[in-house]
Amino acid sequence: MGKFSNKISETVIRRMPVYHRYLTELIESDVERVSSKDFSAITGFSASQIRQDLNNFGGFGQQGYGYNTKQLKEQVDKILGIDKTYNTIIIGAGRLGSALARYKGFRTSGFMVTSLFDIDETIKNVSGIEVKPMRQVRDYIKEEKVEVAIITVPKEACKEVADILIDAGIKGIWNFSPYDLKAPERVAVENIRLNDSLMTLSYYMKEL
Amino acid sequence: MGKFSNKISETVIRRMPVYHRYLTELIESDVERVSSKDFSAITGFSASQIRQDLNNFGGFGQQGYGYNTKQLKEQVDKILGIDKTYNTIIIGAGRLGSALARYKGFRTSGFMVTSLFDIDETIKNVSGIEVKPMRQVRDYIKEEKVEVAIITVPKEACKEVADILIDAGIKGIWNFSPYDLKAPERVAVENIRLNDSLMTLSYYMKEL
DNA sequence: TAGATTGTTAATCGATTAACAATC
DNA sequence: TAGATTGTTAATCGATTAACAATC
Repeated sequence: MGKFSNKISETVIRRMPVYHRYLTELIESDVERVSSKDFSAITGFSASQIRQDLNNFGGFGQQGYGYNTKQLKEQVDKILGIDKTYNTIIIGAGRLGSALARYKGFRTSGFMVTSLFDIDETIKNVSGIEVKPMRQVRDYIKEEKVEVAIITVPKEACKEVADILIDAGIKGIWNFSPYDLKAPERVAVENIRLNDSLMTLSYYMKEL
Repeated sequence: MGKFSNKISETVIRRMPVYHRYLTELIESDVERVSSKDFSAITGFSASQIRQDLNNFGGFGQQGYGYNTKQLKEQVDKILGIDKTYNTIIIGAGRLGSALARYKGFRTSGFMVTSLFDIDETIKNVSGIEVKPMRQVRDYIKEEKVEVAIITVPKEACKEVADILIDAGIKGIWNFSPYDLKAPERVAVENIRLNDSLMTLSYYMKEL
């Protein structure tokens, strides 16, 4: 973590991917430098906040100049750890699982989906991707050094599946089951709660 | 909004679906009442926070007793507006779009997917669901009184599609394109940023 | 009634914004 | 150099926690 290794708050971390996204756009538009003021207009975060966020990780800017977009993006990539590649598997070969298996966008974040697993051994492949039986997942994780698992099983199965994965040594879980998976110490978990998001949408529609 | 109509902060609103979820579980397990202390242990939010959150909307509890789970869930449903039904369409008949079209879980939040649209008119249906041509979306929204649109088109098309939908009178957008859709005054927008979530996962994996 | 637990106010904590000296 | 803009500290704002009187 370099010289600034005090714990960074989650609110700061969740803004980093946004910085990443807009920096990518700026670079694609051949913009070489950006001031916190300009970046504020783009991202919607205050200039002060942007400077403070970035300074949690180091002094990436230059007085009188601003930030070099390419250099800053490299730093953000490094902070987020997406300069690395993660072997990734998907558990649950249902519709969502197979849709995610086919999605190429995750590769830009370094997540390489190498295999799909399902409890139903009669499913041999979905839209061209081989599906392996769940009973092989443990050995596969160990042999192929799989670090990340995407869970798209029904909520009843989520906990059980997660326990198997964690026991097999998985490091990160991206959970789409509508079940609040608690992260044990040595595993990172991101719960995607689509239903919660819909309910929030519903609330704000009422408020219009 | 009844007697408490001061603006509620988003952090409070985003906890409401969690209350909803755990209340549903309690009711399914035939638990009739729950104190803020017990509910704290279940949800992970502090008892104080739970009481304060709920009191933004009214006094739903009873001193010395706690909260009646069924009654409280009814109130939460009403607050979130999921006691109503929303006519919903999906724009983009790709893998994610069709996976979402088939998912039944959204119906419990009141979102009824009635149709799927795509710019590619050669796609007549995906996994049994009819796909309508995009040029018909405007009339369809008006005639069928569609209130919600789920966007699963490539990010380049997102803004253009959203403009058409908003112009046709849509009230809420659930956006899966990796594009930050800004909500105009009269439309509610939820941006689902899957890539951002993956990057956050990547960060926390590094931190283990 | 006595015990339990809410509703609500006050105290604390953390995050955001404002300000400005340092410096490119 | 003069102007611009960062890095960083101080001030403000908002959210969480603690405390307790009200009351079932």
